[in-house]
Amino acid sequence: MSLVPATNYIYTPLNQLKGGTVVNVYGVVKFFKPPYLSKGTDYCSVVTIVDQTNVKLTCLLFSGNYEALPKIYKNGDIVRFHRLKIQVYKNDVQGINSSGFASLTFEGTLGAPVIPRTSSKYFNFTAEDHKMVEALRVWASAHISPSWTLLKLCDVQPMQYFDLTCQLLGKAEVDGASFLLKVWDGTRTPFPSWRVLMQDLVLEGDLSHIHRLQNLTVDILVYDNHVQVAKSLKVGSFLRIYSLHTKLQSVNTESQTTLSLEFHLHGGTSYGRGIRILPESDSDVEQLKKALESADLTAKQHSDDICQSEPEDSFLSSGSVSLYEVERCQQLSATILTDHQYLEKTPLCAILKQKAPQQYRIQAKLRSYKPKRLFQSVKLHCPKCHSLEEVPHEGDLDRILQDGATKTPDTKLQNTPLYYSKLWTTEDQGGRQIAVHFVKINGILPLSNECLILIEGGTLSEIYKLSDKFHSVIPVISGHEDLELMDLSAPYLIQGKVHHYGCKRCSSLRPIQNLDSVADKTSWIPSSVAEVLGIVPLQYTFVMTFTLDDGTGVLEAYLVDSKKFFQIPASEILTDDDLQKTLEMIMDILCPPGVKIDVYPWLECFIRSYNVTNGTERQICYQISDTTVAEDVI
DNA sequence: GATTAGGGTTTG
Repeated sequence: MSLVPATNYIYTPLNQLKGGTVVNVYGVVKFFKPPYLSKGTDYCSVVTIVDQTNVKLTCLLFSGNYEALPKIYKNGDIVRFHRLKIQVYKNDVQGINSSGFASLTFEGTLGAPVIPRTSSKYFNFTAEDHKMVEALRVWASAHISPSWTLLKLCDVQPMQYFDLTCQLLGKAEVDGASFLLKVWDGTRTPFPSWRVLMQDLVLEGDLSHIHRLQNLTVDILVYDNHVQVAKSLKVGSFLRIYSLHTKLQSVNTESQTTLSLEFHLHGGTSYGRGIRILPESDSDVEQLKKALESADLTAKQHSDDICQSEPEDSFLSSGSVSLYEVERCQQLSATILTDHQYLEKTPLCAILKQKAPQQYRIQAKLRSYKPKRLFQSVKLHCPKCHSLEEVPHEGDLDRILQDGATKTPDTKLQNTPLYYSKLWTTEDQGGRQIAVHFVKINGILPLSNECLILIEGGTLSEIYKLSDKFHSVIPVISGHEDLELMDLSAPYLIQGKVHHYGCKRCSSLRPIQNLDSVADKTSWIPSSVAEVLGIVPLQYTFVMTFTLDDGTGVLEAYLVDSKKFFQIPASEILTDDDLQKTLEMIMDILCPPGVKIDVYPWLECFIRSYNVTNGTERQICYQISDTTVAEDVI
């Protein structure tokens, strides 16, 4: 119950803020730095909020009193700020606490009880506030994607930043710049935690309890500014550690590869790095306690026999681990398998040691890829002889067509039962002759949008104009007895902007008159046209090299894909700006520029290994297949 | 009473 006279607070929507005013606002927390000691005299907390107007506001909150800063525990919490000053910084508005600043914080979960967290003794809280919180919860549930940064230890991957809710079991000062925290959350990491060398270190905490819990505990090193905070923490307390970094350590011995996970809380406060004590009443802490109770029991059940064989010194070596335990890591993946889901995941370090041919399911990040320029990644692939050819550039194509067009159209070959012919003579180009043969359907000329034309002597730009109007265009020349296809350096069929090419090595050309045997003469399916003309069609294919990294090893794999992986037809991408933008967007998601690999998404891929002999050198190559970019990425 | 920081990962 409020003990102050009811004040009618007015809350300003975040899209209506003006510099130089003092306002009251509500918002959903999008980002925050838990309170930390600034370089001045105060604690500082930076909080970015958003409301139903979808406008964000970053607030700088200072106070000499830690407790006076908002009690934000995770993104998605809802805050109410009173007497927030709005000022302009770098052409944008920002909030800063002004005299009399006060805050309330609420859980953001739909349906959770609406209980304000605050250090204020007296505060106004009405039915209207209740409604504001619930409205923001509803809005956030529909408009803000849930954050994936809160992870259990069992779901942690190597090379990752995440927030950990845990209980502090032990602590020890390492040196001035780093401090060790031993924590647990009741689950087991996919790789055993590293063990920070403990000789000469004084550990505060129940050592026998820590030993008993074995691999349920992890070692975290915190650095620089976090050391002071860590020192002050009480063993047994419940913590949330923000933006904790994992790193996989791989040690190769003769018999096996031993992997362990390092946990670092780096110095600084970027990305909200920090530690916060959670109250026992917090719903996440209540859940954690339950997990600890049940985990404690299972750990004790088989700890006695293990404990006796364990060295009793304070240095606990990390145990060896089944490489297949990578499988236990589960996270949303930017690519998914279209087949072979039964396969277990294999770490790259294991694949790199094995002979080919094999097939694997892997989970890795795309460290880099080649080529960077899109047009360089599209090639023509022959499914029969597997040769790869470059797609002719426009300039080359123009020359190829001109070279082929030196023959004068032979009038004897015009106007046959298959086609109706028309001849043009240019006036200003030395009397160059162009013959267009309109292919009939059942002896009748079809509409232009269904009509296949054969063209002799046309330039590339003329062909472009005609292919815009007619269904299909085939460049031809006059042969001895019949019209003939040009050299297969030129496309055998042009439809719209797509040029269809045939394999020079595998095709054996047949007479043009065979076009009469194409069953469907209104859609002129390229494969049908190719078949009757004796052409083995080349497929437009993305050919890229992916450098994959899963923290255990780095592997180069080829991607040879015509449509399945990107779900973009390689045949159309060279002439379609929108498709090019889509592909660039996908690549920027798979391999984001300008950020560290830790925040790259994981890719799940199916890869095959195979042997390649090059002269005397034998090499194992890897190729990605049966994999596609996940729907939410596209 | 001003300052702090002004989100955008360490290199242990």
